[in-house]
Amino acid sequence: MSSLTLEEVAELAGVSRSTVSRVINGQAGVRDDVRQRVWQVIEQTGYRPNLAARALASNRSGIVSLVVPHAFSTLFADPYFPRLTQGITLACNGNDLSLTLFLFHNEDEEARLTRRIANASLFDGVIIASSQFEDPLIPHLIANGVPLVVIGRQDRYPQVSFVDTDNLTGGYAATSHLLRLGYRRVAHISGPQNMVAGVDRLNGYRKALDDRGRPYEEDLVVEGDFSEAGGYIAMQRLLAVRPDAVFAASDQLALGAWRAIREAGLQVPRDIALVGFDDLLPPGAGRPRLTTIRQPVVRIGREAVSVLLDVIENGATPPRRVIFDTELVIRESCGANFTLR
Amino acid sequence: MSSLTLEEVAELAGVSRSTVSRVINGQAGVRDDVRQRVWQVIEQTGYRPNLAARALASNRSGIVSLVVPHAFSTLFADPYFPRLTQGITLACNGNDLSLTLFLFHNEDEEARLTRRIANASLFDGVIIASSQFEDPLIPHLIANGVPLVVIGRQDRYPQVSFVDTDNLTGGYAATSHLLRLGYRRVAHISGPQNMVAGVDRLNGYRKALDDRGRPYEEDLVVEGDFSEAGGYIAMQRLLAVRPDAVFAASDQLALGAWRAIREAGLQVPRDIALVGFDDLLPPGAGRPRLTTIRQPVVRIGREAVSVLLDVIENGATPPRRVIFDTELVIRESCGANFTLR
DNA sequence: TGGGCATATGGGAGCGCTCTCATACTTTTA
DNA sequence: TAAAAGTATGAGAGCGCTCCCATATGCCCA
Repeated sequence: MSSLTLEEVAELAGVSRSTVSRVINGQAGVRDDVRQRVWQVIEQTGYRPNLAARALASNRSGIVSLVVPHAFSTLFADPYFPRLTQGITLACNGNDLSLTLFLFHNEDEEARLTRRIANASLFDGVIIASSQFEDPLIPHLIANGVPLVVIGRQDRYPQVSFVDTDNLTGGYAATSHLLRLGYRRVAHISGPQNMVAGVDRLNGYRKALDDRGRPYEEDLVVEGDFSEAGGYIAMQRLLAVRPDAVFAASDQLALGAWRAIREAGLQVPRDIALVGFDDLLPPGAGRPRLTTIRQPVVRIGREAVSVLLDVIENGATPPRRVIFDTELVIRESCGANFTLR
Repeated sequence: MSSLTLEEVAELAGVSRSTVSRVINGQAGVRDDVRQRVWQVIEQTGYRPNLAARALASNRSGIVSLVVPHAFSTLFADPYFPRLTQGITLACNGNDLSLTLFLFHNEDEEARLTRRIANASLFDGVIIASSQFEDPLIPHLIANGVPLVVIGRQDRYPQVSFVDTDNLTGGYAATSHLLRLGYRRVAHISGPQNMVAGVDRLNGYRKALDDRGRPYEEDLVVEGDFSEAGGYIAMQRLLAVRPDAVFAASDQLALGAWRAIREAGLQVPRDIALVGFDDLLPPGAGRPRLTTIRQPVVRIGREAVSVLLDVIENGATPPRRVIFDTELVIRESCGANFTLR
């Protein structure tokens, strides 16, 4: 409770404050016997340094923050954010970092808290968990010189470091797979077009069509919002144009699409083949199982922390860019393996 | 970047450090014109107080932490934690608090980080998001006098404040509902019996049987772990004893049970009626829709923060106890409304 | 008009740490 | 053995804020 100070520990160990400080921070230049004596006192007394004082004196708090821009709805329907958070906390725990979480529930809140976050005095760095094209927080952080990593490619601010999935190649792989299986009318339920992930996956879809000399038909593409509900609505619209296959830009979208398909009295993959994106569904989440594009969400989280650490220690220039490969996971919903079931 | 200090703002406004401090902290005793002049300088310069310095001087950081004990698996399969986190961040945002998140991925990590968390120097208080009977962190925090709120009733440490759902009454309501509908062999897939929520819901089940003079049959109760996979396994075992209704201690358990039922070629509710607990499933998560016991997860999170704030400001004694009511949400999976569908 | 009181403002100390620099002590080398 | 070089330790200043107390100012009423 009434915690000890460095000074008191020093007195108990018969040395000076400076020496204790050196011992605690593992610095060289302390005789071994002294070092041991000091550690002994620290153990015995249960001394813990005051982090606020340390942060003030050293200008380093050991706290990084994770910002989820008004992702209210997305966060809770989708396993993506929890999974990402898992990766991030994993890396933080391993680096003696604490993680503060900012979750915005609406734009007002976001605006109000932006100032607090940009006020870096208590955070060594910030991870922004999203890839909207115009995140209002980014320029603030840049202006304040706050070390920053964004999850998701950033074209708008080229000086920003980011970690991302190769969404374009992923979208390409999903679509190609369906085309290769012989489907003629491959539709796409896209992600929101104000996010890079949404745009890139759509571009992958277009490129796959293009490379096979297939036309891009606007009717076959409907924008969703990455949620189950969004997929349901999008699929209802798509049903009118009778696709024989659908590439949904997230597993949740695929789940919603699936529901719409089922309600229309059709079956996956017999009537309509389905491919998702993320591979974040629990194994028991439906039969036939969903063919999807796997992205390494936990690794992305971990990498974001390690990039942030690098930026904190070595400065923001040049920006670091890390892009992870995706992987096509073939199950039954695309029709390829359906007989195996 | 090279941020201003109070002193510099004071000089610009032609007043003293103390006055600026008073203005920023909204304290009385500053003339209106002075107050305005100071605010003006603050706005113009974009001054933001250094939080580390403030924390050091005032012994208050404005940071509370949320600890999720090695909930690795649970967190990501279940919408419960994200939802709870939503409630907590909502309340934090409204109270100018930051939230640091500790997620343990295994027991080693938990042990290692316990010291850091108990070292309260940078946290004004702690919320523990779980209700294991023996959380090792709790005695540490009590010993260090760290303000603490636990989500979930705590019998073991009666001096601890907590926020909880009335799980017993909820379990009672679920079971009674099934009995009232005339089911003869009502089974229970329980939550883990090292958590209060698991135990209380089971006790509610027992009490409901008891009140109707029905015997408690051990065969009809299988312990799960709140996860979909756990529900699946538990249901496979239950299938052998042929229940005509199942009360699952969480929606995820119910989902898993449902999968097992389906795979056995049986139908809900025709062959087996099903009731869950939480009401955290997205509306589109299956047909017929799941009858369940609703608990106000977001409100629980918000209340936890407000209780914590109370503990921080007014001390830990007497312990605060808040228990929220549950609500039976009748849909189709219990068979009651099935014709309506 | 001046004493007394309330109110407004400023100055100093101190929160517990880090970091630089000076000093004491030890070892090496001519 | 003395000087030079290297190593271990301590003292002091300062990080930017809050909080207490002293002082200055304004106001009321006798």
